[in-house]
Amino acid sequence: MRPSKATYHHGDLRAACVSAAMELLEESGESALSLRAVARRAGVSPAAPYRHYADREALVSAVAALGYRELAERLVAAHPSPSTPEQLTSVAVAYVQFALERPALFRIMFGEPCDRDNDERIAATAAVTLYLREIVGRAFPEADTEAMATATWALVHGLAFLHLDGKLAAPTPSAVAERVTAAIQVLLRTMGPPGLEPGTYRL
Amino acid sequence: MRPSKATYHHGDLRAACVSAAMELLEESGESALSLRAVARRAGVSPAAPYRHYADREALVSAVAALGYRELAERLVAAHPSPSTPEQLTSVAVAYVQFALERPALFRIMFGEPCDRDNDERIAATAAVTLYLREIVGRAFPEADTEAMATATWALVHGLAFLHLDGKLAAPTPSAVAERVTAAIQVLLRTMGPPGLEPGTYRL
DNA sequence: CTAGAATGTTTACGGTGCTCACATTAGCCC
DNA sequence: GGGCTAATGTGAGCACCGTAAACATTCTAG
Repeated sequence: MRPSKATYHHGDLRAACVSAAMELLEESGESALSLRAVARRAGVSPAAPYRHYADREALVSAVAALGYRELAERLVAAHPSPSTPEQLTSVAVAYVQFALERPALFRIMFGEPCDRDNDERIAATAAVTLYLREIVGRAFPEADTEAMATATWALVHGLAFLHLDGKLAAPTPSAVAERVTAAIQVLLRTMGPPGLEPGTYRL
Repeated sequence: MRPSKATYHHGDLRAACVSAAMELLEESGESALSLRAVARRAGVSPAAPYRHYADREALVSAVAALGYRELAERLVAAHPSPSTPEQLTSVAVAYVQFALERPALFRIMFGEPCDRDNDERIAATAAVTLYLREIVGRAFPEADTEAMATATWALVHGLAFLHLDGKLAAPTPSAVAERVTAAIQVLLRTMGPPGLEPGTYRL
């Protein structure tokens, strides 16, 4: 069903809006993400998106929700089912890399006062949380999963943001990966089951 | 010298702008922080602030810089010269509390693509960095200060942001403090006292 | 005292989010 | 099919925003 251009109705403006918004975001940053620009790119009048999104915030939330899903994909791509500290570490590195490769999107997802009532957004972030807790629990069945997942997420999230803001000098992506790896391993070593040697966790 | 209201010249509009901006930020959030609103609150025409700030971004940077100084004050108030892990922990808790008490300011400081060329901002964040490195170095003289400071900052920063975004349920401030304390102590325990696997602390 | 530098005002332009009345169309029931 | 209703897109318009340029006022140095 190819989109017929010349019709009054768009067909799937709802989806087209988040696509256009995502493109604008990646091309020109958050400041370029205006409802009017989205409408222009979707080839539609400035008021049309309001039929599908209550306001700008709602559209941004939809983009953020898509971002959460793409982040999740990226994490499972790093390792489909991590069950060792090393595998968990590679997932952590992927998290930070995602933030650095798509800074505007990442800021939309985490750096903004978010709409707590957006169902799509709630569901998407809950999925990330659960996934994280699951893999941490699998990697360290005997540890306090809740505490460990929280600490791990916070560490990685903080590294991502500090890098994003240029608070941590990190010339190359591999340097970033090294730093994340080292930090995560230190954290994991403590909280993991006793008796494991440092060498065990090397990547 | 009380401000004479009826004069053509304001007296110290530069400072008045950042005061007004800070007030607006705390009262009504980031969205209310417009140059025009700042001008109104300062009792001045919309274009007046441009005599002191190149653009909105410059004013925001000035507010952020003030935020960094206030954060630093808050940290030294938590402990003037921390030299033990416990004292360092109390500083960490203060960091997160600052973020939760002044969310809009904190987001201005860290959650935005920042003007990397703003001298005031650079200096203020450098001060925070140095302070952090100093107290970490004092608390753990034998550890890799650089690595430890980075990991600690990232952990705390991540906890702050995740709480801010409601990604971590935390009903009361004391619950937040507990969580931060637990996470930090786990991290510090590994990297702290000598006698653990040497050479494994490096980031 | 006076000239020029600083500082504040006015006006104006284009962009933005958002609303409302209106136009067009799709889908459903007969 | 034919027509009715709800869904969807349009257009004009409001209030606000950031910013620039020309102008007015005041401070200050010589």
